[in-house]
Parts: sequence; C-alpha cells; structure tokens
Amino acid sequence: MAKLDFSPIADTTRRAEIVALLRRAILTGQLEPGQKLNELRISEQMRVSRAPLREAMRELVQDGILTSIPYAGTFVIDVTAKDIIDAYSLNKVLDEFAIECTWPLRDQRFFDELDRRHATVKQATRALDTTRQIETALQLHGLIYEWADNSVLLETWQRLTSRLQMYFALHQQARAEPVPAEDVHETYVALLKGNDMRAAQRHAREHIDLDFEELLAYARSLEKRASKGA
Amino acid sequence: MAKLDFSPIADTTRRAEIVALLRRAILTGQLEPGQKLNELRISEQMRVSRAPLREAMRELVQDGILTSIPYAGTFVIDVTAKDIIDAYSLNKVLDEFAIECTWPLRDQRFFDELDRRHATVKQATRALDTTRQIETALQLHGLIYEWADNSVLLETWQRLTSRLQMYFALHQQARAEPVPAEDVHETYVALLKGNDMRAAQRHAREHIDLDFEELLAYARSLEKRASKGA
DNA sequence: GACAAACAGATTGTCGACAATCTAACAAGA
DNA sequence: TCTTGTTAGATTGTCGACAATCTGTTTGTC
Repeated sequence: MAKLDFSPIADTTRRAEIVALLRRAILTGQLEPGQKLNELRISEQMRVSRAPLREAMRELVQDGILTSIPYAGTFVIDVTAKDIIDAYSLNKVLDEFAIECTWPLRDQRFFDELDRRHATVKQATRALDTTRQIETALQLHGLIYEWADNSVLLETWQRLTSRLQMYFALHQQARAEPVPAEDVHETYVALLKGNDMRAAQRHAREHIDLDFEELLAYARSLEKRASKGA
Repeated sequence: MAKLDFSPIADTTRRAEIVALLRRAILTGQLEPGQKLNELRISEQMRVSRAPLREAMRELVQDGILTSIPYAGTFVIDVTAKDIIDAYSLNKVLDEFAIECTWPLRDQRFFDELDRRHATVKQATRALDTTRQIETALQLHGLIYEWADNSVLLETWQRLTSRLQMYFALHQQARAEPVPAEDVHETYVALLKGNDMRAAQRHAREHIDLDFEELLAYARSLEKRASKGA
C-alpha cells in the first residue's frame, strides 16, 4: 500500500463556516471594535438560522474577540492600549518558551517549512497585500509554536494570535500609508537555523519589539484619544 | 450619597447555569474523560431545551475541557500524560511571569487577600474535603494572576486552571487515600510577602514541582496503562 | 461464508416560532 | 422641571420539530 497521509476532511457544518466568516470579518477590521452584532440581520444576510450563528458567536466569545452581555447583545471587543501592551508582554514570554521547546526538535522539515513561510511573507510583502502580510507574518512566527510539541502552548498562542492579528489590522487601517516593503524577518529565520538558542531568544524579543513598535505607538494614540474624550 | 460599590448582578441565563453545572461535573470527575455527552439525555435531565445546552457546550469546547466532532458528538477531553506535562511546563513559565508582573503591585490588600485564601485552603485541608482543597489551592495560586493586572495573562491562566483542576481531581480519584493534611503553602505565602522576587520565582517553580510531583506520577501511570493496552 | 447494499434506530445539526428581557419614547404626577 | 410609571418596539433567550448524518444490523448476492 502506498504510504499516504490523508488530512481530515473539512468540517462541513454551517457553524464552522460561520465562525470562519465572522472571524475573518473581525480580524480584517470589517467589523469595528465595540460594534454590536445583530443576530437577526446577520442570520438573514448569511441565509442561516440563528441557532448555528449563535453557537458560532459563543465560540468567538470564548476565543476572546467577541464579548457577550446577556439580553443586551454580543459585541466586538473594545481595544484599549492596555490590551495591546498586555498581549505584547505575554507574547514575549511565550516566545522565549516556544523557542526553548522547539530548539531540540528542529530538523530538515522544520527548516524547509521555515523557508516556505518566509517566502510566503515576502511574496505578500511584494504584492503590497497588507492583510495577507499580517496573516503570513503571524504564520511564520507561529511555526515555533506548532513545532514545540506542546498542545496547551499552541492553543494559548492561537488565542493570542487572534487578537494580535486584529490589533495589527486596526493599526494598519488607522494609518493610510502602506506597510514598508522591506524584509524584517531575515535575521529571525537565520537565527532559528543557527546553533545559539540564547541568541535566537534574545533576537525574538527584539524582533517582536520591532514588529510591535508601531503597534505600541498606535496603542499610545488610543490612550491619548481616550484621555481627551474623558 | 454613601459610597458603595455594587458588583454586577449575576448572569441569569440558563446557558450560564448549564455551563457552571457541566464545568463542575467535569472538573470533579463526575463526567469521565472521553465520555460522550448525549444532548437529549442531558437536556431532559436538566429540564432544558437543547439550544442553550449546545451553546453551553460550545463554550466549554473553546475552554478546552470538551471536544466536539461534527455529527459524532461532544466528549470530555481525553487526558494523556503528555497533556499533563505540557500544562505543567507552561504553568511554570506563566507563574514566573505572573510573579514578575505582580511584584511591584503588591500592597496591604494583596497580603490580606493572600492570607485569606491561605486560610481557606487550610480550612478545606482540615475538613478533608479534597475537592474543595484542590479548588482553594488553585485559587490561592491564582492570586498572583489576578493581581498582575494583565487581562490576557489572567484569561490564559484561567483556561489552564480548568485543566489543572480536572487533572488533580482525576488523580485524587485514582488513589483512594485522602490527600496529606500538611500545609505545603506556608513558604510560598511567606516568600510572596518578602523582598526577594527571584527567590519567590524560584520557589514557585519548586513549589509547583511538589504539587505536581504526584500528578506526574499519575501521568506516568496513564502512560503505562496506555502502552499495556496497545 | 464473505462482501456489499439497504434499512432502522439513534444522535446531531438546523430551522421557524414563541417567551423573556431590554431600550427608548412618552405620559403622569409631585 | 425632574422623577417615576407605562407602553411599544426591537432584540435576545428558549423551545419543540424537522432534516442530515452516523452506526450497527439485516438482507441479498456471489
């Protein structure tokens, strides 16, 4: 018999598709923070009954990108500067741990996948597709989590990623200009291929700092806006 | 006007109550790992329709203590040795971070709350109420997360706690004898009140190690049983 | 007897309708 | 004018029934 690994077929429930649709709408900023999700309207637009829609919403609530108030409604989470900073600082800690877990498990397949994802980011960058650029950059970043062979860590990262992607999308939307087209991942990839784990961890911190620097500026602008409004 | 802070009133939806009931049933081991949750049967027992029950289940799926396979059913997660070890190692990392965040924010209220929770643990220990002992010990442990002022970190911890509580309950159920009645939290509390953060972090690791030592033994027994069955 | 197709039962996924609750506008009274 | 009670509309929460899917059994064919 030929050795062939079949991947599980797609979950073909309406619920799963609704989750994907809503998530995409939120993470790309089509649904704004704080906005209320009207069940009847959305279910009519999607040509679906409210039952699977509501179940999908429950999933996203637990995922941390929606919030629900009984008898009042379900809303896209509000993004405060503190939220971004919190996610940012936790991400640093998790990154260091993920590198530590992944380090002894690196092999040729890891390096190949690393290159593949890196190439995908560069492609999106060249195409000036900012949404996809965010998505692929996070996927590149996520490889160390997938490789760490720690399911709890991976879940944690994925939940964090949802928010990060939303934050980046918001930031990207806030400033009209396109993202700089240079490649900021070169060193990161090189270090992950190298032999100095400490260096990789250290750079991961700085690398994140670079990625987050603008995000933090955006966070601060949120802070200012809030204080002016108050 | 008298200065009085009202806390938000309880969510009085059936869904919320069902979540609480199911969670408790799982975390105390009344529902065994791998067991299937029959929607019709449970909804009839609870005198509730399937809609809120299903929504509650979706929440617990995202919470990581249930798993759902479309058209097949929703099951209590299976506990493998690896799961326990994964949760254990991540917990160590998060603990260190939580202490770092909490450290500069400690004040009298923190110390008071620390003592209060410690007393609650000792009370449950004296009463030989193992379920409550697990619950209160995790609550004591969770204070540094609540105090860290990082909402994402707190969420992460709470999700992890669900599993830890389940693991401990399983372990406690596996061995018939009661938990030792001695107090293992004395040093932990003292160090959190002290001035040496590094020492507190170091002890947190060892303290966890102590708490987890038996859990890991249970994990290894799971491993053995699995290899025998295979 | 081995295998495949068809069937029956049970269970999950989805639907449309009804009940409970909230919000906002409006009226009544101090 | 401010506060309180009422009401109407909209929205969420819940229900019971139907459709889609899975699983195990039976039946028929070679």
